[in-house]
Amino acid sequence: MRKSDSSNVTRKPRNPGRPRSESSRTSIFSAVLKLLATKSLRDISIEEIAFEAGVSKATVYRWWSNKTQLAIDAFLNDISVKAPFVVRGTITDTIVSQVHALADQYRGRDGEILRQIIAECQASPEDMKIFHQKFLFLRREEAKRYIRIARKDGVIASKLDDDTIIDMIYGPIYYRLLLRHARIDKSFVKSIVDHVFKQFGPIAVANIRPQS
Amino acid sequence: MRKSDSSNVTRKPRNPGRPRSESSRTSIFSAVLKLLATKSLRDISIEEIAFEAGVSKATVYRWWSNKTQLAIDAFLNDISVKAPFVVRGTITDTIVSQVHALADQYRGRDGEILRQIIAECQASPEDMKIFHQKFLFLRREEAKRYIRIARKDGVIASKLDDDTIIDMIYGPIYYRLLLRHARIDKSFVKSIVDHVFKQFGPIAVANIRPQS
Amino acid sequence: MRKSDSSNVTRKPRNPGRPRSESSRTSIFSAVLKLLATKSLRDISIEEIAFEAGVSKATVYRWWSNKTQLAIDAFLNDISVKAPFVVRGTITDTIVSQVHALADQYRGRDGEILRQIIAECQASPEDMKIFHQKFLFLRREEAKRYIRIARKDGVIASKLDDDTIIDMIYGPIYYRLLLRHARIDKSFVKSIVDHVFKQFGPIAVANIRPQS
Amino acid sequence: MRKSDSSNVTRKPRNPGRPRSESSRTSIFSAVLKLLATKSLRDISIEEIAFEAGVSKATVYRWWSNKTQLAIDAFLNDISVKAPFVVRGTITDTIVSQVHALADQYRGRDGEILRQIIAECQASPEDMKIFHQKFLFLRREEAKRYIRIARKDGVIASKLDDDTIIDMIYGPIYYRLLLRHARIDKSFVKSIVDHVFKQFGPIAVANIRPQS
DNA sequence: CAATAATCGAGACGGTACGTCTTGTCTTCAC
DNA sequence: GTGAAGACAAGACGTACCGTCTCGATTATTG
Repeated sequence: MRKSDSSNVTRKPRNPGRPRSESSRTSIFSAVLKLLATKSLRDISIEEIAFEAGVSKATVYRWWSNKTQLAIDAFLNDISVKAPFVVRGTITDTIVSQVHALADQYRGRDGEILRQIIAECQASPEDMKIFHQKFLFLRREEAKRYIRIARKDGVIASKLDDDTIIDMIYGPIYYRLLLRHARIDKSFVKSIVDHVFKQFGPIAVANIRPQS
Repeated sequence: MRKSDSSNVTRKPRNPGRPRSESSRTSIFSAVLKLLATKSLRDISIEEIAFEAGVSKATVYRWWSNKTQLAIDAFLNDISVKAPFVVRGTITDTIVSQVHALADQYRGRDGEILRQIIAECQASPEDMKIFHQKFLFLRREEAKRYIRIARKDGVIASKLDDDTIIDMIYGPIYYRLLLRHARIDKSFVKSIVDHVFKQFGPIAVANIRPQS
Repeated sequence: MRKSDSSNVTRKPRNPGRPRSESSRTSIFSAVLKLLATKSLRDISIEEIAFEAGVSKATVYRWWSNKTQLAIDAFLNDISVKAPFVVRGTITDTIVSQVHALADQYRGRDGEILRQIIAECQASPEDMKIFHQKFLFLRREEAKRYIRIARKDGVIASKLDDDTIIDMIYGPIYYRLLLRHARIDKSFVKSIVDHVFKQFGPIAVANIRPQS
Repeated sequence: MRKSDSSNVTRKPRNPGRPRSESSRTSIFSAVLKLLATKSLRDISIEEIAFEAGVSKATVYRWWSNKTQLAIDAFLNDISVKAPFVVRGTITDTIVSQVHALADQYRGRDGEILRQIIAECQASPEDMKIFHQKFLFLRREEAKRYIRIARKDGVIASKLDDDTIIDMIYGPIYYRLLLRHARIDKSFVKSIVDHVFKQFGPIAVANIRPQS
């Protein structure tokens, strides 16, 4: 067998040298999440993460430029969308159930981590931008797709732009997540979504769950 | 009135020892605000504040247990309510104009500072509690008074509790303040308050129908 | 009556104003000595002394310019010469018994304090000078008087100057006091004084204790 | 010999990680000695040493637990025995010339440094112990070797133990070094050693008589 | 007896240094 | 080339004392 054969068609052009350790990557993520269970992101040091992960500090720095970006990746790697839009029943049902699922998620550990990440991003526009790109905008884009479906279905007759509608729904939830003045309980979430959907056009009010 | 009387009445119970320097207090506040104009609260060190204020580090630590609590006091000392509830026109007018004034304020320097303070509070429940007591709850209580007036006037017929109504109004604004995905512009604020007030109360409900 | 009369011979010219508190003075001395029983002079702060004495820091600073000078005064106020030259037996007896008494004293608490004071004086020529004037030179002068008597009595025939003879006797004791490589026990002191007095002239050797 | 063999034999067990910087070590020593030329060890701060050496404070603390131990090492690194025992002439000549060389050394900068180190050691038994081990005991052991030779040669017939003899010789010198009441001049040193050596041994004793 | 004056306590103040901690980089050897 | 180990420069942390100061209260002498 010749050399050219061994590097077959589908093989991507493998870099020379020792390949990146996958176990390092995952143990770093585990370490971050484990430490986040005990203290704030701000109070966690990279040294601590490296020690907890059994990895050298340089390895952490080679792959992430700071603690916030590492936390974002660890968070994304872990959650894999616990609050998806599930198409079942009316479009209103789909959206409402997603908002409730999101609230459930944010009441727990994931809300805590998200709170920490958003806090850290306040000190760095660059990190905030990365948070937008890797998390917030993707979620909002997905939400917008369903908002547009709702418009098409006549459930939303309002001329408000998608961003404003999304902020009306999720804004109060994030407000409570970050200000912590009250719990994000089910009745609160129900009040928010009821209020938003009742408002948007008479059809919406009339047809809120006509199919069921 | 005899001397003994007046001394009883007017004498304030002066503490022993050198009195606290008022000029230190104000120059520390000025220093914090000046530095907050150039960088995040997180990136400001107490050493820097002390130097900028021409004060020793110990003096800062004597009066504030950490940077966040100092920032809260500096902020409160400075703002003295730029977005008051002004009673003019209907109760709806009063509330709506306050929300707009608040949004105006948060678009500028005060929003930036508030963002920084809220971020820092995420790392410390104790600091968050102080923020609640010194700022958030006072503002919310004031808002509740006007919400109650609106209820009495029949403008709000909804059975939603005061906290939820407040979060519907201010939540989206704080959401944009903290997540920074979009500006808190006038049209956004108008959309929010219109939406909230159209919904509540019989008149609002009645007025929706004509569109259909 | 003239002024000179009114301020009579024994009356000292009393200053106006509140007189210095004698109780403060003594309680400061007590505090210093008490603290010196637990830690080194270097590790004692003036704040601690003031607190322990129930006195304000300013009172300490008003009367002593630094900790070392205060310690010197506290030490002198306390010891009142525990190792005097007692004239009994021959002049050699007098000197030898004083050296032994001094060694006894230095083995204990007083040696510890003296060690601390001498150490602190190494950092300040001014303090060292005060130590010389208030302690060392007075003691050495007294010793010299007895050395001179010994010379006159023919016990010391050597032409060595008084200072050198004193340093031969006390040097090894202070050496052990300060370097702490060995105890200043009785046999060591005996060896030193025997050695010194045997040396000085045949009379000395012959008459070391002829009277007894 | 094969490669694997040579690597076994000559390989020193190299520690992992970045090796200690030799240039930091020497520049720290230089900084200490330079600063000691201008002020007392007590008045030198570790911050100052680090700055002068162009090194971070943490690097100093990594290798020395305090200023005193650092000063001891800097001193030892620098002096490399300026007052050795040189075997020439009689054993008495050897010892006497060493004592004079030591006095010469102590009259200058080295005496000043030693004074500072001994002073600092008074506040810390641990530091004093290190001073004993790294400096004092080594020097005294060496001196004892020559004392023993002197005994064997009959120059010292006295039954006094080695430590006492050493303290008789060096004690007065250290006494003047530390109390600073008089200079350690050549005539003083000569008086001390003459006195000690005249005393010991039968010849010395015999030679005293003629004077009478 | 009032005025004057020094002392006292309490404790705030501007400073300085402490010894620790974390950051992000660098240097070495091992794989 | 990647990784572990760990030294390094930089610099902030929060604490502890320094020596000074600013108060009001106290305690003496002087007028």
